[in-house]
Amino acid sequence: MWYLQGRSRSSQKARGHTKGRQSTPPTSIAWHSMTYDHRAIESSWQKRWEDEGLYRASIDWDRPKHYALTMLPYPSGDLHMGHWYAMTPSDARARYMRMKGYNVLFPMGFDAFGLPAENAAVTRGIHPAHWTWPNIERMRDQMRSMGTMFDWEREAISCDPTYYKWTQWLFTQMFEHDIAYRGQAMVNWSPTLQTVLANEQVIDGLDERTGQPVIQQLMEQWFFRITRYADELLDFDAIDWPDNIVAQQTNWIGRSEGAKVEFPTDAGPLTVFTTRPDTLWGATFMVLAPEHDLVRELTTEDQREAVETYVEIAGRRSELERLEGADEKTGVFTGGYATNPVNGAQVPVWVADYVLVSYGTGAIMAVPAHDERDFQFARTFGLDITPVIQPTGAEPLVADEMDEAYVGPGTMANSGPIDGVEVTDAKGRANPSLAAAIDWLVEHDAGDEHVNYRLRDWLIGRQRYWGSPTPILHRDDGTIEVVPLEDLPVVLPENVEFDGGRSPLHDHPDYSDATASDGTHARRETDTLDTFMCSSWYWFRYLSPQLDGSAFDPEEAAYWLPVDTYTGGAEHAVMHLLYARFFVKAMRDMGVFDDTIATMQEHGRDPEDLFDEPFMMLRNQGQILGEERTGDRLVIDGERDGNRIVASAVRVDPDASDDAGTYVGELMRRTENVLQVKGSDGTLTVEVPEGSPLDIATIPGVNDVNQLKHHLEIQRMSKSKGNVVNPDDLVIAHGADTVRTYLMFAFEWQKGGPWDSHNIIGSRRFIEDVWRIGTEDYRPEAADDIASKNLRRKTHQTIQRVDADLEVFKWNTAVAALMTLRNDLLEARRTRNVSEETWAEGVDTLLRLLAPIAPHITEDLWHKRGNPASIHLATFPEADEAVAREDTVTMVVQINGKVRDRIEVGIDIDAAAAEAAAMASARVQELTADKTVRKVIVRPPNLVNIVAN
RNA sequence: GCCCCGGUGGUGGAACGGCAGACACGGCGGACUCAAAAUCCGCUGCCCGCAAGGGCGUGUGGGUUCAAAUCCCACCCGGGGCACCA
Repeated sequence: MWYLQGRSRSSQKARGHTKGRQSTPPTSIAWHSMTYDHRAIESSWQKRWEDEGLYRASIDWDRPKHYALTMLPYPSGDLHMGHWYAMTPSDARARYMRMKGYNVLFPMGFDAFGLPAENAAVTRGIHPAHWTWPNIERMRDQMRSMGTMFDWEREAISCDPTYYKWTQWLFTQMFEHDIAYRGQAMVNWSPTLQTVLANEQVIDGLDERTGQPVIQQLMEQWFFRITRYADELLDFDAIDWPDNIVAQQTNWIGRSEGAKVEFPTDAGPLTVFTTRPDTLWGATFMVLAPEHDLVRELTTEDQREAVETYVEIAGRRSELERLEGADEKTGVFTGGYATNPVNGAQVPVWVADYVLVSYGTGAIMAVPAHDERDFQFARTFGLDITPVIQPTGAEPLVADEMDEAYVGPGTMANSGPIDGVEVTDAKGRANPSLAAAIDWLVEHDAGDEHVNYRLRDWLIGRQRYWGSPTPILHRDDGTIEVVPLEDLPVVLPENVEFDGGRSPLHDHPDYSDATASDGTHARRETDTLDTFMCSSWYWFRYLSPQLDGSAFDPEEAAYWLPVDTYTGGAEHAVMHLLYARFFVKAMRDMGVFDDTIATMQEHGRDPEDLFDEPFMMLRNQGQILGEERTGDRLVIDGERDGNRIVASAVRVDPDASDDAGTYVGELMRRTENVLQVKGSDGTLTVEVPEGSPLDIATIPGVNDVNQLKHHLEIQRMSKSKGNVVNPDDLVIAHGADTVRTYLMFAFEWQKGGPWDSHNIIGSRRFIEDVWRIGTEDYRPEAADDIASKNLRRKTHQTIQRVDADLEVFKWNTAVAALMTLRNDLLEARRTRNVSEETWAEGVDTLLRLLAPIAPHITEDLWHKRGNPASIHLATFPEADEAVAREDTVTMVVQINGKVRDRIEVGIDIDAAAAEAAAMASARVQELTADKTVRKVIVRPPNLVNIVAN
């Protein structure tokens, strides 16, 4: 048996054993003189919760369910701030839902296949499995210190054969339902390494490791027909997702209506897709992508050399690089011509890399008069420009006088049968000129109405080792068959060597030699599956990760599905989230949920619409960035000319005085050898000529400009930048409760921001104050009813605020509200002017409201205050509207929109009384004495605005 | 280049189109202390003013509105994504 499997099984067994063991609760400490010892409290409660199985989630058809999910992490080695930031608020939300009465499932697992493990193999000689599994162990341990309610019995790990058996099975289903197919795609091919490189491994067209050139090359690969679902993927009605994610996916899919038109050439018909068939009469040339099939055949002898050179150079640039440089138009004439089907004109055919082979048909008709890119191209190469839309009520367009393409509305001109038709800004048939053009094309058999999508089919083949094997056999006769379920999983062989070149699966006869179902010899597919495929169904595996007979248990699925809330980074806006949606739709159509639907119906739950989308609600968190850093203090010697210095010498000296050199200041920015230095005289540009002396005292040897540290505003945390903050150190110093509270308090969750290690002290003080409040043996001294009533009101207002904030993931304002209640309770503790019951209600409320955010200290204090059961089984407090209600409110009186007075009024004041009160104000009388009141806007009870002049 | 998001005090941030700056950090002043730390109390957007009060102020410029951080238009700057990082 394969060791990876053994390892994962044994670790699960070990975890199972801890169940049922008796533990001593952390009590029996004297009430007074207790200091807050986060280490003892947190570790003992984590252990007790696990021993008692507090967070085990099991089916209970009598209770409403809530499936909370946070994005599957990659086991990179150490848990970092970003993991805490993603997971602990999600945990708080899951805990909140639990206290609201839901039966909550909140699982965790690992997306364990991927490139970093192979990089470790190549650069450090560690087998990907030997790198990945210990990482998982370490991260799982670190995650436990967060105090989350993950149900570890549900853990799923994508590189475990018990998991990828079902990834493979899903692939076979896709194959059998004609969703998986073989096609051609461009790849980054390294001729040196004889392998395909990931985009991130290619920098400026060179392999980042070897520095050798990388070329773009077509290769036969596996795809999923996600485009078949394009229209359904554009429908977001059933799900509650952020608008920006919906917009990004919609744009990514890029549905556009138009026509396909054929331009005959000597080498055969050239098909283009255009959203503007109405401008066909203005098409003066055509452009093919360098990789287009017809380039070779259309190229004439005298242009052949130029075209081949251009195609070769273009092949070295990635798609992204081509788009980035799209401002400067490059291209070459093939020498060939095509016939414009609407008017029989002969138009030249060019090759240019602003046309992408992957979009549309890889060829365009160019209408320079009405498309900006075509216009620039035409002007660069002196090609004809023919306006066919004349703007209404403006000077008619004249080709030679145009500075830019005209893309607005108007009237068709110079366009034969559709002359005079109106052009609007509408897209598709809603635009009269488009409708007329399409009708004409269809009638004359010159083209078809067509909907094009920017979305391309999902390329799932990877020429790598560390991924799930593709369960496919290539028979010697050239046909293909899938590996049947009883032979799954196709296990990834362990005994492989890495040389940084092509996947070791290629040269592994034990793996690649196989026998087909008819007994003949076959070659096993050596491409592995995209890791996005592993993460496109993992929430189903969480339902029953140990189950061997199917991908998931229909009983579990019928109760828990679909996922109710999904949280994760917005960087996954398009790819992961679109793939996940596609997967569910495909699984639905392949009948994967049939048993689940039947089970649901048995329990009286309506399955309608529950299997169209994976995640009903989605919320994104931002990113935690590295701390701000000051740049090096530089002493520059050299010739100053205005705001520019050519340096003769540069040295780094943190203590240099302002007059230590020609100019002294902080390095703000650096581009190559040009520095921006901010000093007493503003920011100056300093050029450091090659070879001029540069000295950094802290770095021995010969220094160069690349070693200078510039000012950092914000920057991604990464090991290479040296700005990583280790959560473990913070947990040891302050405790998980403080770290959790700080992460939720310090940032707007959706936005994230730069980490600041100093501000954590505020959250630490808050937690310690909670401890002081929770352990206080309160005795009133001067209890008075008004003080008690005020504290009760604040207590109930806090419930309202925290409840509303947690509902919508607004952690920072929830914590702020709790800090305010803390301040009120400390005030009461100092003055001892509230009744014992009021105090107790305030404290118990504070603890329960804080429990989802800081689960350990609240649990400990809850028990200390005499509650036998866990606070995490308690219900969330409910506010009493009548108690929370304010009696009076400060009404603002404005004159011409500026605040001039404030009046305390009853909360129920009506408009007439509010206006009267405002007009009666001495300030208002004084300031309006010499003016005429024109208008009074009254918004009781908050505001009166008097317009006067 | 294209798509999406953001820009508010010294800092993180708060604010149904209706009191800009809640809450917190930092800073300043004070108390306690032999002293320091911790803790506690007060002040803290900027400018003018002894004060009362006034002016200015949410990246920049314009617009809508009785009223704009919030809505609209243009621009500047920063971040995320762009299909083999996950």
